[in-house]
Amino acid sequence: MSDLSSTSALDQRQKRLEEEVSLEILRTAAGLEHFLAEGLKAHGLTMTQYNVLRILRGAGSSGLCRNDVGARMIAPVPDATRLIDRLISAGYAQKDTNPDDRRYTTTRITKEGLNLLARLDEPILDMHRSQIGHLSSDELDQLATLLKAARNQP
Amino acid sequence: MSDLSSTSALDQRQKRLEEEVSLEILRTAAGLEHFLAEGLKAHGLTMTQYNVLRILRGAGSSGLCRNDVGARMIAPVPDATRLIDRLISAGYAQKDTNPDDRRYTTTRITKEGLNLLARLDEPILDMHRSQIGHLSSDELDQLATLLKAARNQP
DNA sequence: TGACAATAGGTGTTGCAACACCTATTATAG
DNA sequence: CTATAATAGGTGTTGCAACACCTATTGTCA
Repeated sequence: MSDLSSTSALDQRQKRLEEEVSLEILRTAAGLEHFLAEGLKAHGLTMTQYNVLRILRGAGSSGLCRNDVGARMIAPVPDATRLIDRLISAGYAQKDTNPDDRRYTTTRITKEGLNLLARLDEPILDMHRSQIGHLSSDELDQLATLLKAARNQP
Repeated sequence: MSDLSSTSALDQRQKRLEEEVSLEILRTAAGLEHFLAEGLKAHGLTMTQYNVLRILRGAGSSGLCRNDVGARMIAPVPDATRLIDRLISAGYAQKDTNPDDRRYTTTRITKEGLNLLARLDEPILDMHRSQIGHLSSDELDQLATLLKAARNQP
């Protein structure tokens, strides 16, 4: 029986390393998320809501249809409808049915939403800094590169 | 006004790098989590439940009290009670009140739970491999080191 | 044109997680 | 020994997310 079909000791070691790195990624992200969520809570926003607002701000005045919002999220969100509805209730977004194709509903960020994001920009940067600001520029660069490579599966 | 009180261009650039890395971490973790959750769902487990079972297996026959389980999780879980109760309902764990101090409830993994984990061990390793197995050993080592450094705040 | 596929959005239900609060048991101080 | 603090666990409620399914609108092809 060759090592192609069995699981060699070397391969086992490699697998454990892969698992360890996966767990490191999950742990680090969990810490970040917890910390950021805590900071956003003071402004009545969840991480998901904040990300949607960032996406809407990025989309500008032309807005986005709901599924496009879901597709651009960090984690694809199946239920963009009610997620956005909550932002609308809070006054941070608005929706309009597209008159050319009435299936589409364009969602835009409101002035209030923009104001809120503007107030949050610096605090958010400070939060990131407080979490990973002790890493050097080189380390940050390496980390970004490696993580991009990790997500870029062949 | 000195650069100590204002925000210099260089510092702004550094802050954006920090934010980018944070987002990379969150994105990568979200992808991993989504993929792992998908695989675990076939066995009726959530990521959180799987992690609890791993922790209980690691604790061995002496078991752990509920708050200790919560403390060892990737993300601290405030509601360990009902989380563990679900595992007990599924037959993967059991709880016993400690006779010496009746405030404590020791939770242990059952034979069924161990069997389930044993069945999952290889598939889980394969899942990790399919996600980040294209990275070299060196890259994995660097990633693990950098992530540990990231979480190790001064 | 008229049936039907395709696409975007909405809704009903369920389960889990977070928060706050409550109960039970033990330790401690007077 | 009793009152009180401290600790572990449990519970009630709320909100969000996931899944499946449904509706409305448009495109396509006989």
